[in-house]
Amino acid sequence: MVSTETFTLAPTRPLDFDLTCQIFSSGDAHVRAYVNGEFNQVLRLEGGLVLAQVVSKGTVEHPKLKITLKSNKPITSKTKQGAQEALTHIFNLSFDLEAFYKEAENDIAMHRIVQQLRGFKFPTTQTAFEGLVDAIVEQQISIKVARTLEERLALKFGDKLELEAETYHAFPTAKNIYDASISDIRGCGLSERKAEYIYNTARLIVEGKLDLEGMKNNPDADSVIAELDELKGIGVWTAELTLLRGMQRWDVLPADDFGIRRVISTYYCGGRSIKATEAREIAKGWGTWQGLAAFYLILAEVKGVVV
DNA sequence: AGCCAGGCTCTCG
DNA sequence: CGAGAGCATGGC
Repeated sequence: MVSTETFTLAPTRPLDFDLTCQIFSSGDAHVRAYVNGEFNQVLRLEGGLVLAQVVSKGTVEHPKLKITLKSNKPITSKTKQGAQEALTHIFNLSFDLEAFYKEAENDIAMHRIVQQLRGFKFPTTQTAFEGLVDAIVEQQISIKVARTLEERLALKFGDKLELEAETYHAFPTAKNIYDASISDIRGCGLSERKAEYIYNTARLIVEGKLDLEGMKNNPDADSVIAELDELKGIGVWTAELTLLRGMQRWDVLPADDFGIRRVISTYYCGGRSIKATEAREIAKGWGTWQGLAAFYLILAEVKGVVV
């Protein structure tokens, strides 16, 4: 028996939901996907697992999202509220882009780009742990390969939600990983090293020695980065990506990132190869939204935006 | 077919 | 210290 609950969210404007969901467009439908304007993902809430389906019913300037929750248990008002909070977090719905856009007015290239990508919000992972695991998986290999591996982790270790003859998978919790083994992770196609890093991080969390979620509340990004950098397998790049995507810290710029340096150069330095210090210098013009701005550049390149 | 992708650690000189 | 090897997979 499937119980269903439907409601509407009114995000802070502007929001281009379609642009925001681009990165999920080739995702596995049983993990997380954006197909025909509909976003699907299992949420882990206090009341258990719930499938959330999100469709845009508004416009960029008057955004409105229609949410459908499905579960094989009754959906309580508490579950509904939890889903609302989770989706607000994932899509940064209460974040106001206008302050960033105002800052961008001082930067000719960025100003042109934000005008053409108006309403784009880079999605956040539901948990900081997911953000960290993703970042470790993405070390060195291409995004495409990384996505495949991440989906395999979810399919193999994530808790299942059986609905209407389909099986959906939540992203694994630290406990899910801890209950598995390094060789199980290795079996998803990750290197022995990365499997170790992920397993050991999960173990620290389960043992209460690492409070990733708590780090979200630390206003000092640099100290969080330094703390994560201490962990084996996690360098500055991995830490920065974790903050940016897993902790809603859009001020963080992964200046060592090859792709980010390349795209900064494309729009600011005529394509010649630049160093991290140079990238940081250019990024100063983006205020406290340096990481978000970098994602705008990446999307701009994909979309072929010319400045 | 090989090279390389949103790195990191370990080893060696 | 700095440089270099090795790692996993899949797309080009």
